[in-house]
Amino acid sequence: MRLSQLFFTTLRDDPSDAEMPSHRLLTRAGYVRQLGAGLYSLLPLGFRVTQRVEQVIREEINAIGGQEMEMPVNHPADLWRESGRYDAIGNEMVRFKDRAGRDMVIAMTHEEVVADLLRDIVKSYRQLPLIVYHFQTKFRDEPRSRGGLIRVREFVMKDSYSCDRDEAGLDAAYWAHHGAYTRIFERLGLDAIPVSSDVGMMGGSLAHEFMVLNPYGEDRLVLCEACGYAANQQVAPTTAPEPPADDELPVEEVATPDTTTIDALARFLGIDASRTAKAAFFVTGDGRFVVAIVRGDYDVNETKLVNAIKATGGLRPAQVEEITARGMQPGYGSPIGARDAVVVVDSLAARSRNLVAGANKPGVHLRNVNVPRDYTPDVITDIASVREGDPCPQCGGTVILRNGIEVGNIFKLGTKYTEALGAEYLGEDGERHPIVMGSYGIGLGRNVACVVEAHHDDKGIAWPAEVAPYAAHLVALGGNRDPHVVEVADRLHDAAKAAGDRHEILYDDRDESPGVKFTDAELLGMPWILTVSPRSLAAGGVEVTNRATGEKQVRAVDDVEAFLTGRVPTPA
RNA sequence: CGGGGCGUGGCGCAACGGUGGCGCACGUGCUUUGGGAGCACGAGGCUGUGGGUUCGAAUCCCACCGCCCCGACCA
Repeated sequence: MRLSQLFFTTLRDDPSDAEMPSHRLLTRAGYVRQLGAGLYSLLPLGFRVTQRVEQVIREEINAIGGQEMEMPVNHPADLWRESGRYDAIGNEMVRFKDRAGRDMVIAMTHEEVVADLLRDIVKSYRQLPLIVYHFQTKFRDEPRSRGGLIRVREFVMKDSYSCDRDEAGLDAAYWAHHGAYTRIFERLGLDAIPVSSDVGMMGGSLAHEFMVLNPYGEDRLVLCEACGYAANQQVAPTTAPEPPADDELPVEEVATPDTTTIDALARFLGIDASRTAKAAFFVTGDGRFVVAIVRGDYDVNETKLVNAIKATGGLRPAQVEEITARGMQPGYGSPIGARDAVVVVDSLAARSRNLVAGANKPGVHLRNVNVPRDYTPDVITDIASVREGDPCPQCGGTVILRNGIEVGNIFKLGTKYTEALGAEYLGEDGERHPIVMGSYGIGLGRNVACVVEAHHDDKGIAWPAEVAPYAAHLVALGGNRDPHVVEVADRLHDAAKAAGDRHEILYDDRDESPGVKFTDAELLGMPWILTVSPRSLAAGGVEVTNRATGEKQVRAVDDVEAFLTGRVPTPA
């Protein structure tokens, strides 16, 4: 591809609204352009990278038996009513009516369509197992997109679906995907860590997210360097040391003016935060009022809380009036004297003796509050978030917390969708059984951005060869003084092109100064930069630079051509 | 949806009550050609939209729209 013809432009200055390196560089180098919040155009270079990523995924999913297909973006709403998600999902799903007035949705994912196809097509156990997948546009009207391509509203996702006779089949398909994902991310040059994760609104029994560590990541990960334990903080169990088994002392009021936070309270009383009980107030999507109690040195983990009380529709923070209406006082709250509230107490807080808790009166706390002597929990379970430095739940070592970006996920769905839609098969036993499903996603654009996050320097991008949009970047200098330069450059460009799409190179044939050409080559990030000039020819051929390492050497034109056409693996 | 910030040629910025400028990019010509070259000439803007204050608004006020960041949310 001749650079003089390519639909792109590079920018000298960083776009003012880009913070992440991937966003900055992909925009500056002419790979993407933003259309609106969470909406990006892929320019030809960006599209080629995405196709490379797509091809890696395709090869690995095919290798575990996946069959590629394509399902629609727009669905009849009735299908989503059958699964119950039409009402369960909030306004991140776009709904509209078609010209006939039929309710429609823009798909966020495709479990319903797959289940609908299964009930139509699969009749017998002989037709299972199956893995089907597609690359398809999703639209999710995120309340807030961010980080360039990291969190967008419209994106292409590889979503695959395993369809099995039973739990054992699902287990095999699940771990087959786990292996395929491991190979995919390795080929993309990403250090992705599988972490156990919440199943969220997908439902199901087991889920992993593949995470790459990144300071801009939206997820908090609990990691143990000693044993390799890795989990999303949303689900990582807390394992604090057992609190002392002190005798229960009598409750007493203590005046604590202006201590509406745990910090202020602990400082005022001169005690450690672990000697206090923290109350948080929520309302569930199904209208229940919840008081959550954790020890003062921990935070409430909303995911665990949602799961503990099966809060359909999630949680929102309670308003002040909702709290006081139930006999509690924000800032000085506890379940003592609470009415019409579901009381959920963290197991560690429940085991800790003689905590300081709110008295539900402004400026007053209670010493020596104990569960269940002083109030009755509805649920006692783990609802606290693991902190950095806590013991590892697996080996007892010390965990660290890091931010991560989710580059892929795998879910055991079970029969949630097939039962709802009646997707059954006739078994060997002559009985009808629901088909057992799994669902597995990888977002393309986010992976492209993560590759840049992992492979760049202060000059620009340095693509791994597997995903580079072009195999090399040919810089021709002094062509107007020396026709031999043009002759050699043209020959290399044509030979690479003739060797096939994977071998094609970018050829900077523009009438630009050497500085501009080198700077752009480093910004664009092809794995090899080939310089042809009177000087390089005098030195014996073509200067070959490894973009990632900066190593340079001059190679004979024939050697370079052998590399570009795939006859030898590397130019060096 | 709450909090904060910002909307001025393609990009980055200035002008902060008195007829909108700079750098880069862009076009033409000449010179230049191994690290974002030089000179000359030139093109490009209802200052996001609407209202208000004022003799006069890019500038002050109000509303709306858009974008970014933090939080809420996140299959």
